[in-house]
Amino acid sequence: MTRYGPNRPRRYTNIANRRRICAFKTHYSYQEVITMRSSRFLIATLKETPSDAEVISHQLMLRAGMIRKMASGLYNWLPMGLRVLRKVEKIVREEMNKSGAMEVLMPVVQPAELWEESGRWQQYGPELLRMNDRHDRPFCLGPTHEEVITDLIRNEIRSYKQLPANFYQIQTKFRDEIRPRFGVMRSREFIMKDAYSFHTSTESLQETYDVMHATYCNIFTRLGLQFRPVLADTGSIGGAFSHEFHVLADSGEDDIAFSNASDYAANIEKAEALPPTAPRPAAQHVMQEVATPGKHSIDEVCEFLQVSPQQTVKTLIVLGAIRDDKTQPLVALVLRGDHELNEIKAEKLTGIASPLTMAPEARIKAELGVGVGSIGPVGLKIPVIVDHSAAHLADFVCGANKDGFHLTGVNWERDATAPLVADIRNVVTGDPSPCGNGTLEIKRGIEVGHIFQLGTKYSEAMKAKVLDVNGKEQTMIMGCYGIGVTRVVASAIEQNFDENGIIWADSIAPFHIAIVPINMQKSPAVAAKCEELYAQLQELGFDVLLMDEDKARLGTMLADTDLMGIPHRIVIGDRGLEAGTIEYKGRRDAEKQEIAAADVLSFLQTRIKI
RNA sequence: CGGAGUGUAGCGCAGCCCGGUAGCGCGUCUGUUUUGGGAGCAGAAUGUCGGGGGUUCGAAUCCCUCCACUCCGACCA
Repeated sequence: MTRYGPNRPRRYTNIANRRRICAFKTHYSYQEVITMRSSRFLIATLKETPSDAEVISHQLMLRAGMIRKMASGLYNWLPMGLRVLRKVEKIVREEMNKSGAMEVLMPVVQPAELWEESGRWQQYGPELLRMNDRHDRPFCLGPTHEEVITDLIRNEIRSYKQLPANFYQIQTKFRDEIRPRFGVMRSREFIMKDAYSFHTSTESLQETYDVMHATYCNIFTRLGLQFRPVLADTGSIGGAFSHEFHVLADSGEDDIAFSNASDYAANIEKAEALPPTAPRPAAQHVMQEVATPGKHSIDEVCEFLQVSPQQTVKTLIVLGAIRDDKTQPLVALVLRGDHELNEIKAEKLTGIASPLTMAPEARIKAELGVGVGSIGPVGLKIPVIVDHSAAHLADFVCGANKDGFHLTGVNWERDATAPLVADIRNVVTGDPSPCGNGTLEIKRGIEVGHIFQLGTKYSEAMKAKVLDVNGKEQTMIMGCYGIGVTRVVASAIEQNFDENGIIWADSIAPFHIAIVPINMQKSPAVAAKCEELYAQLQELGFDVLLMDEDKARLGTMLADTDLMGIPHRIVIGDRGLEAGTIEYKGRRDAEKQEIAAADVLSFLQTRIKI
């Protein structure tokens, strides 16, 4: 029978290894002797890339033996991966504690009642995984914890004197994503640090928000990430401010607009497109109808008429807001041909249905008498909203509202009315920055953090109140602050890898140092030096991986330590020992270097920033 | 949700069209030689060919069905 726990008998399958341990390490604890040896630690590296991994972080996490897939969007974390995950958590925890937040732990499974109270049981779609317990009572797997924390705090905090207060947890969340992908980057189960603050004034909320902003900057800096806080859309919740923290990487799923002359950065959903400042050019041409048989898309029409997309407009038909009589009118949105509609901006306009919905083609045909591809603003009988840059055009091309025909030389006012002009497009590279300085550039980002001011959405719905100075009840004001811990691990890889594998920052590396022996089995001198350094470096507080497998070959060990991203590597062989040197190579270094054996410890101490 | 595709050894794949008792590379295990950048040789283990049903003397292969996974789309004027 197997016993578990610290006294569990250990079977040594590797006799040579056992002999070495006995010979060199008898006075160290079992833990120290065993755990950080490649002969005892699960090094689950793969030479070939599993076929279903698309992005680099996913491929490398599988190949480095960090994670394994269980099911779609569900992953096992192997020892190597978990060491990284725990280090990320540790940094997050330390910085959150430093900020004055208090750690709590809330359940993964949450009662439906709370979600009904906040109204989200109905609102939340199929992303919320719902289930019933044995008494047939409804529950869900928590995708987030606003309801639970609000419930907890309304019962615990009664007085303004206890506020402000900020509570956080590092906990597993579940969101039943439509399409999990990119490994732990977009998985269904993931670990998140979420924090919720409670206040009696918006000033106090703003204070904590600012503290969290600074805390997040500290966290991502310590994690060794290149990141940017960016202004974000506050979503349906509203509220004054919202910042997302993005790690910049080509594989990111969000577009971020940056000013090239200031630190302005905003999610493209949010980035404002400023109206052109110059006056609109004067009309020079008369409006003409031209046949454009079979030409529907902007590209086709431009090619056919030999004009640039900037000189055309496209007309999108969307559903308007539902009117009192329950009907939903059509609304036309007019954009310059080379621009894209920004749905977030459009659905915020009055008279537009939210969420934004494209009109079904059948309705367009029936009500406008024309198919998509030939629609234009001239003579349209439905409300028209024109983007600033489309409104700024003169002598442009558009659909003629007649199948197979377009109009050229069209001008606003003279030929078509533009009663409503608004910002409804995505910004593009080169647009003036909304901050007033410089022009915009667009880069891809991975959202790893989000802070925002919730206000009273949950506290009001769930009656979370305290007594104020005057003894009157006041609804608490809330903020919430999230970091995708598992996603941070993946995004660190997206930003730091080369053709040989991962490159960890010292702060989150699974091991700081790999000791790679050459011919340890045959050379007592090499074995002795490795064991000595292994013990000394551990003593100094480093996490050291000793590559002590019997049959391991040098090439394999070096390839593995590179793949796993261990930032510092020392190679010990007879040749070097005779010369009194030890080979060192930083994972990012182009060349290895020989260090005097006597200086190795101090060299590594100055070199490694834990 | 719509469309496409894939399920064969731990991983990467072939075999399927044209039915006849399942193979390659890597990995794993044993032995041996080797050892300064993913070793050589000799041997070995490992598969309900995604599940179920059908056709057939015989099914990885043909048919039906279910399941899982992956990709693409949800901007078209």
